[in-house]
Parts: sequence; C-alpha cells; structure tokens
Amino acid sequence: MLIDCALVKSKIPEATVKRLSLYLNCIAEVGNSNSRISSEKLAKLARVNPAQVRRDLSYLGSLGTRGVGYDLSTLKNQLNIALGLVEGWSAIIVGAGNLGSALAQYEGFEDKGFAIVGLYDVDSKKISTKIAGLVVKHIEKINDDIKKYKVAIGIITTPSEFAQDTANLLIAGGIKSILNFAPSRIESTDSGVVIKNVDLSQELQVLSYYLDEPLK
Amino acid sequence: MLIDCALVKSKIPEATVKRLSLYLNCIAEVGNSNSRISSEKLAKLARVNPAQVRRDLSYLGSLGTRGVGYDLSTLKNQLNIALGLVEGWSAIIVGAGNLGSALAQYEGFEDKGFAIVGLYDVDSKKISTKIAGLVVKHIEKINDDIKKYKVAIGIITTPSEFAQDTANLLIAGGIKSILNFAPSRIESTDSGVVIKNVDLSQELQVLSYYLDEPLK
DNA sequence: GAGTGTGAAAACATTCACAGCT
DNA sequence: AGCTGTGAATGTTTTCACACTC
Repeated sequence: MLIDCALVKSKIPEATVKRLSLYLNCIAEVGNSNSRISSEKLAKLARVNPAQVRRDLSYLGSLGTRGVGYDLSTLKNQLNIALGLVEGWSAIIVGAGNLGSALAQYEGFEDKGFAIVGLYDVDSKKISTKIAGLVVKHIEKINDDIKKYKVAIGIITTPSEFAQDTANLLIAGGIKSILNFAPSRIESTDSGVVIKNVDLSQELQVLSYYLDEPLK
Repeated sequence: MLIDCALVKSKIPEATVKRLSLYLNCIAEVGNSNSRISSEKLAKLARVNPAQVRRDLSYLGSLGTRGVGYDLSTLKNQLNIALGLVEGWSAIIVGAGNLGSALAQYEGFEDKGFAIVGLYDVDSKKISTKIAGLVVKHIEKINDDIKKYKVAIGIITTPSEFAQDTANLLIAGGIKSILNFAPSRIESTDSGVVIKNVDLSQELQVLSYYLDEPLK
C-alpha cells in the first residue's frame, strides 16, 4: 500500500483548540529570558493538568524535548500556525457603540494577528469620526470593503434588533465567518458561513450558579 | 434508615450549566403567546439535540408534562432559580473605558437579574461623569461600596497592566467572585474567591482555526 | 534526573431508544 | 398520539502511569 497521508490531517479536538488559544495567551506573558517551558509550568499558568498540556501539544507534533521541555519561541510559532493566526485575517466591526469601540482597540486582537480594517455604523453622528485609528463608515460601504480588503471575519456589535439583518448583509457580501456579540442569537442563512454567538452574560450566569450553590 | 436528602443537592454538570443559561436566552425571545415549548422546539432554538435538552432540564426536576411539553413560564422560573439569578446579585465594574461602559449598559445583564451598582476608574476626567445611569466614582471608594451594597461580583475592564492590582483590591474588599475582561490573565490570592478570565479574542482564534482548515 | 509522548483506564458528555404518563 | 424522563450505548475528554529520550 502506498500513500495514506498528506491530505489526512489529524483533526484537533474542539476542547483542545480552545486551550491552544489559552496556552498562547499564557506564554505571551512569560518573560523571554526563559527560552524553555515545561508542561508542568505551562499547566500551572493555564490552570490545567500537565498531562493535558502534553496531550494537547502532541496534536501539533513532537515539539518538546524529553528531559528538557518545550522551546518557547518554537512553541509560540507552532501554536500560531496551528490556529491559523499567521494568515493575518482581516476583520470588520459593525456597530460603533461602546462595545464596537472597545473591540476595535482591544489589545488582544492585533496581538493575535487579526487586523481590524473597518468599523461601520448607520448613525450619521458617528460616521467619519475616528475610533482607535479607524474612520467610522456607513454600513452601505461594507460590500465594497469586504471585497477590497478580503475580509474573512465580521464582528457584530449592533443592538440586538439589528443583529440578524447585519448578519444577512455580511453573508450577502461574501464573508466567511461571523462573531456576534449582540445579546440575541443569530442564525446563518448559508451553511458555508460559520457563526459564533458570544454571550457576555453567560459567564456571569455560570458564576452565579457557583456563587449560589458552593456545595454542589 | 431515615434521612439522606435535603443537603444532598444533585450536582449539575458544568456543560449543562452553560446550556441552561443558553436556554434561558433562547426562550426569552419566544413570544409569550405560546405558553408551552417542547424539547424539540427548544432544541431547534438552541441548536442542540432534543435529548440533550430533556437530559439537561431533568437535572432541575420533572418540569415537563409527557405528551405536552414544558410550561414556558415555569421553565423560565426554574432556570432562573437553578442558576441563582433570583438572588439579585450586585456587581461592580472597575474600568470606565469603552468596555466597561459597554458592559454597564449591556442589555443582557439587567435582564438576567444582575444589578450593576457601581462603576469605578482612576481617571479624574471620567470621575463624576454619568455612564448608563451610573456616576463614575474613584476606585478608592470601592471598599466602602462593596460592604454597603453587599456586592458579590467584581468585573474588571481595566487595561491589562492594572488587572491584577484591581483583583487584589477587590479581594481585599471582600468580594467573592471576579470576572476579568482584561486580556491578561489574573490569579486569585485567596482560594475562596472564584476568578473567571474571559478572553474576548479566544472565540476569534477558534474561528480562525476553522477558517484555516475547513477540512480538518 | 528530568520531562516528554502516549497506550490504557477512568471520567464525563451526548445520543439513542423506548417505557410510561397525559 | 405526543412528548417527557431516563437506562443503556456510544462518543469524547481527561487523567494516570510509565517507557523512552536527552
């Protein structure tokens, strides 16, 4: 039997993908005087089990050195590659209110290789003002910009009632994935488009459960 | 044998707790002309399996009626009770920038029974201004307010470099749980305090993984 | 000696499938 | 007839424990 490879990339479990992103954040803060890190140290930073770290990283190949640990810069690189953060995805934000403005200047995005290339609204008071280095544009410019900047990701921070319409607009414009921060859930009208609804109050509700019943 | 009950509350799995919060959001949007909902309908709204819905809700007791479904208002009540959203937790926000302002007026919070009772900063330009009905106060007032309003939850939206100091301040003030939206991770200096680090860029990174490798 | 990489075991989560209630 | 509640089956994730490498 000859080949059975190349195209068969080992799928990384969803739970692991989330932690890879976590690991990247954890080591971002590690001083670069240390050029190495062990699974135990990383586990402590990420508050997970060391075996978990090793298992997760093993999906990226044999990055570590037995008896030594993982080389920090190699690890950063490989995590970035695995998560597709080296492609430099472009994203746009629809809704220039507080949440949109906050995300536009969120330190975490640019650091991770996401370029926010546009910020849109319908409010004429906001249009042409500058937020986090971006000029707010009218939403009707969106279609052109998606093509022009090859935008892959749309971030929705409009009021709830406009979230679905905005999503439809983005999908019609050819965007491939949407992150919705509005509190109402939105649906994809096109199965090729990935939609992620982020519920900012969910974490608070989960916290509430554990506050309420510490015995459980 | 006599008792073996009362104190023994059946623990709800973490994955279920998250979905309970999701279900609550889904049914919030259902018109109240319908007084009932079946596991199948709710499953469609939440995009999960109907059996999942039934299993999850069964942790709250036998809420449904066979052959009929779940009574909507009972369901809402029970979800609120299970998640501890009826205690009316008070929360404060530290950091009156865009993110803090966005959260202060986030529709999702008040709806879910969280009262934001304070908004703090150190910037004298912001102090005494009004955001979302709240007067921004200097952070040195925090200790008194935590006691006065019996604040259970602290929300951190400061720049990264001040997040840990802010957390320490909140913990010293007697707060029981912290939600950190700053992009750097913070640690608890007191094991009795629950800390949740929310990484707004994580969802984007996960999205990036799936954009990058749709084959996986 | 120190720390990775990974089979095998254990824990956890989801889904099926159907008995049982209304 | 319709839909819940739940044992049992299946699938996924975490953890253990140790052979193996540097």
